[in-house]
Amino acid sequence: MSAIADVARLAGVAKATASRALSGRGYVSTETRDKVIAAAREIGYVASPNAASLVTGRTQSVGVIIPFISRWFFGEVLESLEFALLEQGYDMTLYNLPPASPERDRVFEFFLARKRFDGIISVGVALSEQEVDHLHRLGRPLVGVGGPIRGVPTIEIDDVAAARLATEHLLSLGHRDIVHVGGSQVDEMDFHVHSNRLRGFQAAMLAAGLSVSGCFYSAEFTMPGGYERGLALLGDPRRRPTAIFAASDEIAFGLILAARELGIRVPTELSVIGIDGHPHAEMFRLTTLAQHPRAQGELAVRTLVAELASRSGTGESTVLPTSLIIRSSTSAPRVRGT
Amino acid sequence: MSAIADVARLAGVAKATASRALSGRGYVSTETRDKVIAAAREIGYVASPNAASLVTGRTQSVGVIIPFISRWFFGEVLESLEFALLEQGYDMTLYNLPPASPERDRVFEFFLARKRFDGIISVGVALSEQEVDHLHRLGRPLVGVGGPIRGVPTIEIDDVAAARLATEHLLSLGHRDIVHVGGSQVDEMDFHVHSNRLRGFQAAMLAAGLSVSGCFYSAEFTMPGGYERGLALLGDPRRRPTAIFAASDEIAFGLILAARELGIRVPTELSVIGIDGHPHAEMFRLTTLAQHPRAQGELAVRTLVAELASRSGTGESTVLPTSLIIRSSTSAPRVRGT
DNA sequence: AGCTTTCATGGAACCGGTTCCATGCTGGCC
DNA sequence: GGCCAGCATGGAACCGGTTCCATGAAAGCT
Repeated sequence: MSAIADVARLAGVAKATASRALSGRGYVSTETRDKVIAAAREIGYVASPNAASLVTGRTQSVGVIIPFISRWFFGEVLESLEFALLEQGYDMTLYNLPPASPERDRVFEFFLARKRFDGIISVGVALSEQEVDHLHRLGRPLVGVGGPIRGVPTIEIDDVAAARLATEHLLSLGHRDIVHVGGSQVDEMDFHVHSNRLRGFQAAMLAAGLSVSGCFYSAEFTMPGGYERGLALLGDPRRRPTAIFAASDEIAFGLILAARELGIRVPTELSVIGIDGHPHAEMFRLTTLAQHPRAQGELAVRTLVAELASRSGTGESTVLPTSLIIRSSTSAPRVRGT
Repeated sequence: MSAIADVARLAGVAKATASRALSGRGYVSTETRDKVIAAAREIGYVASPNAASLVTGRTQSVGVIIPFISRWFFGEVLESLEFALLEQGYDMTLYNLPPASPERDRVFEFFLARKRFDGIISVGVALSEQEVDHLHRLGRPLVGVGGPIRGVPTIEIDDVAAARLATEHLLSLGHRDIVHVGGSQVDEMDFHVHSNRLRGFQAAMLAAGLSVSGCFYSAEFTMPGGYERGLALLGDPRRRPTAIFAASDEIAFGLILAARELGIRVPTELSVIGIDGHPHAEMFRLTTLAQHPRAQGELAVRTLVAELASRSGTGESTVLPTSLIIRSSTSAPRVRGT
């Protein structure tokens, strides 16, 4: 509708002056600035970001790649990213790229290649060297959330340490017969979270002098996934462990429900610990190792904005802390025979 | 990096010809087209959408407003929107606007007002007449999902009918003492889903000659919300109904867990029905009235694309069907005394 | 007083595409 | 053979901003 030329005409100044007045860059007298702003308001002028980005190269828009939207961790990260970006004046364009998505190449080569974004945030999608190079050639900063990407600042938790901590909690309560239920390597998400959590579990067990053979069971990373696995695993009393370390809270919820259904009391007969800090954990009284996805999202935005400002790429990766929240899904194992 | 002028030079043609060859509009000989395409590929040319939209007015990008990301219904709609838009070659820019968000005005007046979107999809956010006018003045088509917006094509289910159907299912099993647990009007989402589902419930009850006074209890629209309400409601055996109609599956899950915890057998002593068709319903064996959020998202995109193509605004609102999925959380009430 | 900064503003080029218009060529038709 | 339609292409204007450069006035310095 109305262009900056109209504003300039109405205010009786040149386009250049109007542009300076509205953007705040360059010299403009207070008087002129007020006149221009008044004129802009009068005709309801809104700047076209397209025209501006054409010449500045800045789009005030960030692309976000994420494999899931409805899983808790990703939903939380997404909400915090959106909020933080909006606050900084950036639009967020979303690409949902499930593992092994056929759209993946198209998104990278077509959608992300266009100069539409000032930067890109990849949540839980590990990028190949080729993809990183591709994006770097565009000169756009890149920030990862959820795991390391070669040469790219990322925000993550230490999955190995978190898993070890969770396992050590069970060990410290006196459990010896512990099982880990986590994601399979086959449908591993990009960032090795599954195998890292498994490694942390094994490290803790081995350090306690325990064997880890036969102590891992895979499950889908959801509540029904944990439930299914729980029914199968806990159904046979002779093979039943005294404690389970679940790779996610949602799996843990499913396990707890399966235990209840089988008449196994938690924590008396079975302790369960998860990783996440899911808001439903309170309701299930689940002991969990909380990570803080919203903090990860906010930090990712801060990191990206800093890269954008400095153009120096000094960005370091950051490992955020986790916190053990003890509720009543874990306790010392029942003494045999009681 | 490389502009269309470079492609044209390399191919030995004019910019205009290169543009026609790459966009497929206007006359170009097959020979020339191949030459241009080869040149473009050689230097890795990717068109700048900014430059193109500056002159065409088309941005190939759609803005989506949504109040929640992590609630099931919204997550599903979002995923289907993203997928369908990508397929049509559109980017999706996301604005997360919780009820009573302080950012709301800013999003409408600043972010959406810029000519950055070809169209806007509003999911579960009812727009005021003023906001609709504001967006219409931009000449951008608008599609709603989840409830009617004046003068705007929307995709929705009939919440009143769905609630009535769910209630009638309980009535047909022989229940007379039925309670509705739903969202409160106070934190009503924009589209009157809460009050519509309550109205449908009341209509069914009244049609069966039953009183509705004292038959409604509010809960947060989440599993813990249903759980809390369930503990309070079912704790007193004398006030306990024989069946509950929950306004969402997540509330229903919470109710079922509360019942289990109180030793109330479902469905023998208590029938529960929900609305949604949540994937976890299978695990809880929940009878539910399924709506199909992905279908709603896909249809919203089809509607928007049609509006975009015709510019005629013929778009009609569509009411999508729901389907009753009977599982084993509902049965005839136990005969008194057994 | 004369010279250099600093401030304020306007004119024009430019970002990278699309599209209008003009031109020239070829071929079908009467 | 002459005319018109259809095809193919190039030149130039244009979309709506930003920014470089030039100009000039006011203020600071010696």
